[in-house]
Amino acid sequence: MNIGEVAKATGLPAKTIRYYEDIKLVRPARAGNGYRDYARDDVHRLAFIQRARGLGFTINECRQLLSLYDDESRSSADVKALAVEKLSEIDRKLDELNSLRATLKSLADHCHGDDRPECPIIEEFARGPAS
Amino acid sequence: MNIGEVAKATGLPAKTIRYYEDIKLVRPARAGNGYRDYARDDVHRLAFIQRARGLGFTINECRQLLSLYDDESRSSADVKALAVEKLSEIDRKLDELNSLRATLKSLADHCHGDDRPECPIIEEFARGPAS
DNA sequence: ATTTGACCTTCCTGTGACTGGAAGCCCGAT
DNA sequence: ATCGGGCTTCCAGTCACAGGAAGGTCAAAT
Repeated sequence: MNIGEVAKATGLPAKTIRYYEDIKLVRPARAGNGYRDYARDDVHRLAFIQRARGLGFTINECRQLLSLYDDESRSSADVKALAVEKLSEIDRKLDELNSLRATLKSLADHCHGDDRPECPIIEEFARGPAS
Repeated sequence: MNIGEVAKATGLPAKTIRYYEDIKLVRPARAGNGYRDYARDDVHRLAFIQRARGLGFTINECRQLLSLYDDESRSSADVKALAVEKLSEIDRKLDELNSLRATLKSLADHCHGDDRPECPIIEEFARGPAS
């Protein structure tokens, strides 16, 4: 399978697939003409990575996940631990984003949004946090 | 004011403050000994940037905000537009994170998390999205 | 007067996860 | 034969810094 087909099959850009080879997440064979030649296993691996990345795992976490995946004697506890950690990370981000949203919303709500130069948003930035 | 004091006053690392000078967000004077010498105005600018960054504005958006801030004849509508755009961006991120959280949570909940090698998380990754 | 130690300077490199582009093979069809 | 598309490598850029080396400066303690 050529890289273009793999790109279509996985939804990953070819550039990204080459990058994943660069950092040794995948090791495709080479055809006689120098083209990368992906086996079914490579494609699975790439699809695996794509889904894990989409769930917010970093490349290094994907690497861990893959080694766990490769390891027949892994325990599901290892994998779960990673997922649980990711979950609390996501919760932290959610909190941050929510409070950020609230601040920004109240700022925007109090801004009349016309041609006058007075603007509570700018003033807030200039003045400092809720004093 | 030396960079260290500014760092303390604004909460920004000195490295970051120098970086902001590099990309021309601030232009502090220099003392005779070559040290950066920050005026009150520079410190305000930096604090401004810090708060805007903390609210999720990118450096370039900060630049826009600053030019708006510098511009006596700005309209508050310009600033509000930026804030409103940021808001919907945040909402998009919140949605993404929430659905990501849900997926990961259900995966983790279905994982018994013991020593057995079977693991629904790994299987999900290997199999592909909800089939 | 010297020596510490903290602070400051510049410059270079690295991060994460790609993305874009240039220069140049390769392959199938016309 | 040549054309378009796909493939290759390599280099550079992105964003917003962070880390560290090599060296100048300053205030205080010895």
